[in-house]
Amino acid sequence: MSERLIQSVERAADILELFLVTKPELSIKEISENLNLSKSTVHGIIKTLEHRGYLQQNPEDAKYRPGIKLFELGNFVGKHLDIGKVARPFIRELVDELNETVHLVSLQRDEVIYIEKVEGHSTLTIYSHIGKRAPFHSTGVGKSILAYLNENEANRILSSIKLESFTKHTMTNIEDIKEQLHSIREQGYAVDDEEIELGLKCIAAPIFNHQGNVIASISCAAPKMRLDENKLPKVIAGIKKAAAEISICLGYKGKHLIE
Amino acid sequence: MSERLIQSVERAADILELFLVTKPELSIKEISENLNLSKSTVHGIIKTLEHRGYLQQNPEDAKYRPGIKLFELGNFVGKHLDIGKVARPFIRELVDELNETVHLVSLQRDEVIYIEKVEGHSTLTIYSHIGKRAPFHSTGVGKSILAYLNENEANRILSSIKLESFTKHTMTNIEDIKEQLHSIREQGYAVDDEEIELGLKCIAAPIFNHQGNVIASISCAAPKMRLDENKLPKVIAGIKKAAAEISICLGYKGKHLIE
DNA sequence: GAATGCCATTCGGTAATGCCGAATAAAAGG
DNA sequence: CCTTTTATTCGGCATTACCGAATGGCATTC
Repeated sequence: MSERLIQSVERAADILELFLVTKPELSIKEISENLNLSKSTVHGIIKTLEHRGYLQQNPEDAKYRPGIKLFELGNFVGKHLDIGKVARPFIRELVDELNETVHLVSLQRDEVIYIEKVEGHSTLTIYSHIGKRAPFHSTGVGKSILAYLNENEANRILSSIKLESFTKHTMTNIEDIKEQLHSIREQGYAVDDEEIELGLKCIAAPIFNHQGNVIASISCAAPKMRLDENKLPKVIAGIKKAAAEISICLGYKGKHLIE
Repeated sequence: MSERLIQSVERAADILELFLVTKPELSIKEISENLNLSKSTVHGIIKTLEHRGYLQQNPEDAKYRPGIKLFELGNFVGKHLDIGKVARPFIRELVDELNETVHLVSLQRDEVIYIEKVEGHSTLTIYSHIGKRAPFHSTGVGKSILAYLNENEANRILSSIKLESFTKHTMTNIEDIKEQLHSIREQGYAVDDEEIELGLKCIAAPIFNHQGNVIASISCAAPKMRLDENKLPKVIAGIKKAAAEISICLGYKGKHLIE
């Protein structure tokens, strides 16, 4: 593990990512204080990033914000995400069938990222998540992925994350979560029952690649009261079927398929 | 103009942007040859970018591709683009009314970038453009923006770009284009009549900010044959009206408004 | 299965470069 | 108009990132 990383490139990344966790607009002073760097160092990096379109300065208050080049690159990435291309038609079909919002997430470097969201016609517009991280322990997609990782991986991730509590239903005990992963594997789907937002219930199922590794997940998100004994079975069946079909499209030949 | 830019940050940007103009997956050798850098230099920067999620290595062939962190940042930018937030509802409404695809582009640092696209129900899905650059001389949005820039700016841009020919209808003579900009200003909208793609016709109108500067444009894109003497006037009126409404929302108080 | 070629990766020395602290300029606020 | 705040520039030094060469790993060929 040599890892000869380039300091100034890392610092540029630090600056860009600082916007994600603080505010969409920051001054040089704020950045240098947050990152413990001198103003002149930050200034040099920022001017380089600005010159290239990765940041832009607001002429009103001289503050900086992420720039259009990131938009360009981000959309390029989105367009070339294999999982997105494959899953899109299945998701569309599922939304038409269930008339509820369906999310697609992808497992990327120990993080679950929202890749796509298609809204059902009858839903309220939920705050859009695309590009954001989903917590592992409090979402259907997160749990369905955890459940199908190999146990070492899952344990490593579970012990590395903070089990933040979002509602009174969020599971924050690591042993409880591990136990639930068993039943997820038995059922073939995961449930989030108001664990991240009160009133919101999600049903999620894992997606596997050709090597049989879980790499993504889709979920149906709806107001809890709308998932009654009539609709819930349809949602579960629909999500499981779509996830299996997407997996097969990716070359999966394993046994977690719909019977 | 001192411009003390950080070399390694610029090189990192060079690498990321190389994917946009070549292929979605490149080897270290290809990158170092393209950028005239030693393999070890490229390797150092790439490993840093990979470590931060800006690139990811394909285990199959050891090549690299843009990573998920760019997706995250790009979506963050998209969400905070003021023009997008303001224009979205007007665009939705316009699509419902016309049932044709509507694009929103934004002028950013001498480039016209596709920000949003809403498809009409009856259209074929055109290849998606979000995040990409639109040529100034061969699109309705590009010409409508050029027409309302101040003349120095417009001339500077026109003489700096390559007037690439996409179809037999593409205008490649700079004087012809300048002349057309006059009539665009008189009419209040721009037309692209198969100038970038055969069979495709677009009607575009400019969007102004509170200072009266053109900063964006919306267009309706449809198969040429569908824009007949019946529909064309509706499209023109609709695009002009929506562009004016969006401008007003942005604080515009000027005279390019619909009567 | 040895040998060859190709390419990613590592290493070591060195010159350039990016970093910091201080000075300056510019802008905002009172 | 003066004060305060923050962006920007400058100069010198130590660090760092760059390069060329060597190594390692993988696959293809004979």
